[in-house]
Amino acid sequence: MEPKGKKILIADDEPDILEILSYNLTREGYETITAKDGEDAIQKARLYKPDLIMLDVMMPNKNGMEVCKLLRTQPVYQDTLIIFLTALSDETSHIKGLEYGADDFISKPVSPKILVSKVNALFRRIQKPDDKTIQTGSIIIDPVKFVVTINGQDIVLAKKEFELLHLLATKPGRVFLRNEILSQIWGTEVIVGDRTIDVHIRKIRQKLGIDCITTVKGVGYKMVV
Amino acid sequence: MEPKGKKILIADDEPDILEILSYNLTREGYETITAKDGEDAIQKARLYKPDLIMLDVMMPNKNGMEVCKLLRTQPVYQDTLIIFLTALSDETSHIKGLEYGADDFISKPVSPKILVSKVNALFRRIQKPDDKTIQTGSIIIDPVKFVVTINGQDIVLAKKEFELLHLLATKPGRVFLRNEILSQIWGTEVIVGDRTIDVHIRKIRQKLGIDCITTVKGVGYKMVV
DNA sequence: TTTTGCGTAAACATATTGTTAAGATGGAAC
DNA sequence: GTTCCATCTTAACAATATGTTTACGCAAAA
Repeated sequence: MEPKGKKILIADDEPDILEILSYNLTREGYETITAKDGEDAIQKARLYKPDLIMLDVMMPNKNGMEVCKLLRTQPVYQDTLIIFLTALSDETSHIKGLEYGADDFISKPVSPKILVSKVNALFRRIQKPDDKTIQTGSIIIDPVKFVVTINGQDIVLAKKEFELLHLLATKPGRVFLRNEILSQIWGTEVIVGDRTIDVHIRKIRQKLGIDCITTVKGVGYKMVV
Repeated sequence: MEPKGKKILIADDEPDILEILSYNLTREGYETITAKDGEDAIQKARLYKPDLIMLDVMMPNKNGMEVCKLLRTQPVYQDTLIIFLTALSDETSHIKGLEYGADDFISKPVSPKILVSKVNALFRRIQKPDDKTIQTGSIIIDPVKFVVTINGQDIVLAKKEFELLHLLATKPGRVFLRNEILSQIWGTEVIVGDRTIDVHIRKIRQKLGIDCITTVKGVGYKMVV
């Protein structure tokens, strides 16, 4: 199977389980990293930035719940998928796990078929929300990479310019009032003149080359569809 | 079968066994070296630095256990895999072997299928921790060796510098906010000034020579793709 | 014609980062 | 213990990108 470019961290204190999970996921094209306990999992997570983390609930040196809780507090792991490995019919863990932000559960003993299908399903599900890119027409806006790609060419925008374009692109065709724009980009605290928006709009139009922003006189601006 | 680039040293006093093992492993793509007794094994190990050593427990001129014990005392062979060849149901050897740092056992008479699968499994297990390198463009980052290689030339980075570069390289193209960087590299406990990050970034850029880190003003830093 | 709202360019102000050097720290060698 | 060394951190200042305002022009609506 061709590589999927996804890293999976597996944490369990039983080497046999690690072996089985790792083998099956590797065969599916995933890259796997293993950890033998909670502390090890946290360290490896920090090191490898996996896309998915599988945590055994019962582990020495911080159990799965604790690890999950800890990771979720950090913004970097906000979008990381987390699966718990639980004993069959362990309802308490399920409820607690959901509170801590688990994405799914797999019961032991692990069926390779279920394992693989669940993992695939999760990655399929986040495919959209994970890349928060917005595409309208030939313009691709990627807030993660902080670049605007247009016809395959990357264009660098300044922070405010980017935020402004991104805001308009969230609802293409919808008109954003000047007030809306001000409160969204600048916040309610700072007060800037009206011309400020114009100037930024101009710079965006200039840098993009394409006229993708329409002026609605007396109202605001909108993205063309 | 294509070569795996792994060397296996087989030590046994029975030529027939050497023949069988060597044949099956070679057919799997491994490179094999044979030794006829304990002393010979030690000498060949020193000479060839094999990735795996298979030791017959009963051998003239130092038996398998003695050889294992001797090798394990030397740091060079700390990570070398060692498999013992034992008579069927030789419990004592198993227990002793584990004490001496054996990784697995194979009972005689040897089944080629079991042999191959065990060897493969062992290499698969150690493959993960060994394969931690990140490569982006011409830059190779190896957290194990703690070395950054760029165009075949090794560059030495200090700890913080290395961690920072490594963090950015985990998700090339993605922008890491200053907060993220701080919490990842420095943790939430310690508080360092903003300039600290800049200084480290500068040192990295200086040492690498290539401008592989882009600064996104008001946002953070990112690795170029 | 007058008014209103927006576009544009340049000037200005500010925030953010780059750079350098100098202490602070801690570990290794002696 | 002392000395040495590399690393880390901070502070001060320079450089630059960015954000904002100003001033003026234009066009369409009243």
